[in-house]
Amino acid sequence: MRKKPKQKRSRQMVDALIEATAKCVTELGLDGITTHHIAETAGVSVGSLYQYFDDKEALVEALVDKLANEISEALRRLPLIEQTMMEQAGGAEGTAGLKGNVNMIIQFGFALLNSRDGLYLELVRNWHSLPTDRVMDILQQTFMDLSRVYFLKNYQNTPIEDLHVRIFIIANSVMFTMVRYIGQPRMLMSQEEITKGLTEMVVGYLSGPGETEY
Amino acid sequence: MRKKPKQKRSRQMVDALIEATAKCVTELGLDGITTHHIAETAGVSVGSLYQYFDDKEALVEALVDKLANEISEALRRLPLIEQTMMEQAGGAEGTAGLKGNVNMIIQFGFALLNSRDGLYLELVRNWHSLPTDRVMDILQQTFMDLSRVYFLKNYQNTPIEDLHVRIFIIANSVMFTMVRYIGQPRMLMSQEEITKGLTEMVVGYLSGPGETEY
DNA sequence: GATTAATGCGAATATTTATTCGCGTTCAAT
DNA sequence: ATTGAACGCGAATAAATATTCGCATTAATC
Repeated sequence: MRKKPKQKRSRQMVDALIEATAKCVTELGLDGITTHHIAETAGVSVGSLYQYFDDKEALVEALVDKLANEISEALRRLPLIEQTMMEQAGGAEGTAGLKGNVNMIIQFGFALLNSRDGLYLELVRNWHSLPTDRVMDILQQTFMDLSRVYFLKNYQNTPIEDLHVRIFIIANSVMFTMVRYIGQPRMLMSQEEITKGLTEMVVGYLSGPGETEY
Repeated sequence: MRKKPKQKRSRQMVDALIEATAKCVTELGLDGITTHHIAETAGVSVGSLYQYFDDKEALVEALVDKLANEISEALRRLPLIEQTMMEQAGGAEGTAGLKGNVNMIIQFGFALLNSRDGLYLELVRNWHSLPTDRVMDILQQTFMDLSRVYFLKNYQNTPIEDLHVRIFIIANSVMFTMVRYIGQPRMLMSQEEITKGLTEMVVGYLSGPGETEY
């Protein structure tokens, strides 16, 4: 950021600019935004924009950062349970609680991607030209922690060695399958089917053998 | 295409332009290509370019089309086996052949994404601004046919009802996990680990119960 | 209320880039 | 060889857009 806003009105303007960026991204696509559009939408002039942001990219970065924080918080608010259903329902396999958690996270993901007029959708689509690392780190770290706690509390047959690999695969599989599904116009499958399928795949993969021999 | 090339030299030029497009995409990224760059790389003038292509987009479309055909052919050449190992090795589960096939396809995918200086990688990254449907259809159709034949020959416990959903999920999961892995600079995981993990996940999902009750 | 720093403005600038068009060249058919 | 069609050229055009800078306005400080 070129200069720091010291007065209230400038701080408001910075906020307005970031929100305007969000609006422009949903309306014009990430490639379609222009500094003039953003400034106009925010109700300020282009010149003012450059007083607090080095360039267009910096604006988008600020937006991504803001959204990353929001997602991080929302994830923490998810009522995930840290134990299997075994103890309370006596299921044969200790995966009932796991399945519930996975399902909940996937539905959370769908809700997110469908919210804000497709803002998240557009940003994930363009992940390769954005500072995605931070966001993916947040997601993967969240899932890592959750999985670790989960598998510790319910000591599985074997503690999974390659958990980070599994989390990487799962996080990307789920996220991009959802994005591809939503972005696909022809509705040959329902969102419920996809959710169910993803859940089954993920739970199966996470419950699988810790070390597969080839 | 604005005009059809009727003489040999113009047909050669069209080819050269498409190849030049490929080269520019790898060198400058899909967003970085310009008509001038492409023309220069192809050794022709910008004017000539517009005699056979309506615009820049048409050039990229032609490239994608060409690559789609190449992939389609290469896929057909893959030595996939259409039966389990049961009959010959007497395995407990009839998934040994399946695992081999899945593994082969995933390695094929990695080879593809690593080939041509990342051309495919760049194109998949930008799938949202490309005519991706045709390519994805080819992939999914191939997998559909393969799976159907496979599961028919080795009549599983239940014929899988929601096969198209599973194929959709698997195709996108595998493809984008690979792309994300390759595009990620920090090498915390080996390509073998990813391949192994993806294979395990896919085989597990495909071998799972046909209808999961909730 | 005077002074200074912070803020805000937007026309002007500079650059990039897609696309066109008139003219010269090459090819193919007779 | 002649003629017409196909081809190829690239300077010129037009439009979009990121970024700057000198000046006007507002807030904070004394």
